[in-house]
Amino acid sequence: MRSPDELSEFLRANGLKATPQRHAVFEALHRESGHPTADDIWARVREQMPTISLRTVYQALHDLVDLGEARIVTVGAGAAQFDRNTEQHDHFVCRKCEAIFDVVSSRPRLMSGFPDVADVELPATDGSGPSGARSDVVEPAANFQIETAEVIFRGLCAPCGG
Amino acid sequence: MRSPDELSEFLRANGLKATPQRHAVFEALHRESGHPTADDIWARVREQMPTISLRTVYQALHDLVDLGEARIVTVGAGAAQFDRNTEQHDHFVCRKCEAIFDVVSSRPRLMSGFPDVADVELPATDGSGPSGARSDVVEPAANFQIETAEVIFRGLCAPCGG
DNA sequence: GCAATAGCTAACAAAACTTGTTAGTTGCCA
DNA sequence: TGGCAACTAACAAGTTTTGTTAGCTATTGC
Ligand SMILES: [Mn+2]
Ligand SMILES: [Mn+2]
Ligand SMILES: [Zn+2]
Ligand SMILES: [Zn+2]
Repeated sequence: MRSPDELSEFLRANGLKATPQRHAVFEALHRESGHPTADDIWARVREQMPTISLRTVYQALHDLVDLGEARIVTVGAGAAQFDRNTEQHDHFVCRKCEAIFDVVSSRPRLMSGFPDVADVELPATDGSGPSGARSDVVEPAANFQIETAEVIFRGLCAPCGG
Repeated sequence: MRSPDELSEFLRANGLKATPQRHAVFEALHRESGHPTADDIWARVREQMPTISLRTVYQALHDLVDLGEARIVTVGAGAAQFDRNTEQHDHFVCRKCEAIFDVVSSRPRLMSGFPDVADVELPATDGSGPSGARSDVVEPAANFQIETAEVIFRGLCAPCGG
């Protein structure tokens, strides 16, 4: 987590102005627990800055994503959820309350060497290009370059009686 | 993959009528390669059944999902993508062409015993309920019931120069 | 076969989320 | 202090998905 001063510097270093709005969105993202939506952030920021527009919140959030200071997590339909945690980590999604929890330590336990996987089996592409990717013909494909990997666990969270 | 006759029986056994539309959607889902959207299926079905409505396609697809004959994969924003493969498997998403590939065999290789994970570390919930789930306090939480798990690999696919 | 009714189509409406746009104002910073 | 990035307001609009209604079709249990 970057400090406000560091953020100003960082923004300027990337050709962006260090505006109070960007600071407010950044801080809201870090104060907010879990994986807030743009709307959540908007509500939080408006407590201190009532005039900020939702448009600006979206813009600032995407700026942060572009700068690598936030991520977007996608675990289903609905509004995009932002994640201040840019470290490699996994998620648990409750099927009842739909809350998202960070899952730590599953990576080293379950998948040693992950994601430096060299020989994962991937489907052949039958020469018809990306859109023709088939899932019935399978053979080792070393020329698939895996850059990231994330595990999504689903089930019942503790508060919901898991 | 269920045969047409089996599908008719299966639909009736679940209190649904075996209509030509449901058959057409089912067959289009199996003819279509990869992970088509409702719109993709609609286009495919209309080749043989020009009058079918998109509304009916959505309904039929959701019927199939409810019956366990299809899944919805979520790997990002945009339209939902349907998956005829209801076996447990993972996905590779190309960051360039955004194609989705099935990944097989990664499970047994990378994660033995998966997903029967008993002791994954999950965040504590600090007593504030689901919405107050925090991601900074972490402790073992055996009372999170993991039911499914999926790995999403991202990177460059072979056709895109991976 | 027949009748009951689930399901289909058409035709919109609308919700939900996100982005585009424009014009006028503010304020960051070189 | 001036230039211009950025903000706000106010909409419009695109996308995806679901809701709704009315009338017609066709499946299925009998
Ligand atoms: Mn997270
Ligand atoms: Mn799949
Ligand atoms: Zn829950
Ligand atoms: Zn690709």
